[in-house]
Amino acid sequence: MDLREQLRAAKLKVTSGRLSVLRELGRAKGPMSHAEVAERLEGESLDKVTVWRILVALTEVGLVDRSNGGDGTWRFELRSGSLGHDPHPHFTCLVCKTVTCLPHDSVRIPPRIVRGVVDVQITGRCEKCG
Amino acid sequence: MDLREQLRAAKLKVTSGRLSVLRELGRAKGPMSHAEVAERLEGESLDKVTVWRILVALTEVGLVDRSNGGDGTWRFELRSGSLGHDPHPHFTCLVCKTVTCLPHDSVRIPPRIVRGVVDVQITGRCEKCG
DNA sequence: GGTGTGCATGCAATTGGATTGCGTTGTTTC
DNA sequence: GAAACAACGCAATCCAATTGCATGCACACC
Ligand SMILES: [Mn+2]
Ligand SMILES: [Mn+2]
Ligand SMILES: [Zn+2]
Ligand SMILES: [Zn+2]
Repeated sequence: MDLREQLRAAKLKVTSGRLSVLRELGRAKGPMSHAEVAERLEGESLDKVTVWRILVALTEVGLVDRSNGGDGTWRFELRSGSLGHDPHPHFTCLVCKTVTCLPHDSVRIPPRIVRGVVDVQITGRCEKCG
Repeated sequence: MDLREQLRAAKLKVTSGRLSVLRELGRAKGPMSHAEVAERLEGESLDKVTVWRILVALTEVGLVDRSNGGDGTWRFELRSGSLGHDPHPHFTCLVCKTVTCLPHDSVRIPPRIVRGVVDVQITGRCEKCG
């Protein structure tokens, strides 16, 4: 299923802006902040606010995952589909600000304690900044 | 060790503002946002910005833990000492915004993957909001 | 118990990410 | 093609977090 079909399946209109954002997220190896996405799309005469609204809209229909790193900014990444990943934990280094995707089963949470987990976010220092 | 001694041991001057903030955090059952702390201290003619700087100062010397809930605001709670707790994971319900402290060992992270963990933050839906 | 030094505070102003309002543009449906 | 309505551009706003600076207070030293 290509990007246009995914948008149509989500009942979102197919626009050049949405396709650009989806393509950009597809290239990323980890979650991107709104600022990062907007910066890479500077050449496309796409307003920053529009990029934000696109990211929110894609999140609401489930095409994108939004997570909150320890630094207080939202980060977005493609979900499911050919290019995307399924939800998984993230690790943010407080020193170098690097965000790392962790394997889905790298964090174990006893189901008795928490139900309906949406996001797992770990902060600390990476090996380089140890 | 009472609050004054803890401040002195941390090489911070003992002020009425810092004592108030520490006392307020001691009463809390979970991490409090800056806004919550400031609101409860309204009667004490203590400036909001000062409350913020106190929270940051206490965090820097290790008397307080600062964590970032899934909603993008910082939350603070007493660390160690008689009234405080040791660092532990937190669960934030995205619907009712409730923050729950989890037992220290409720989340297991294989040490090979991540070093120097500072904070573990889980977001989702609590049992009530299931 | 006074006094000086430097940290702490109050207040005003600023930052920066997130959010909204509204008129215009563009996509989809018929 | 035209009508209906979602998406967009642009300006403005919100609010937690942050900073600057003049004043006030804690505490070490006398
Ligand atoms: Mn990821
Ligand atoms: Mn806690
Ligand atoms: Zn690092
Ligand atoms: Zn809830």
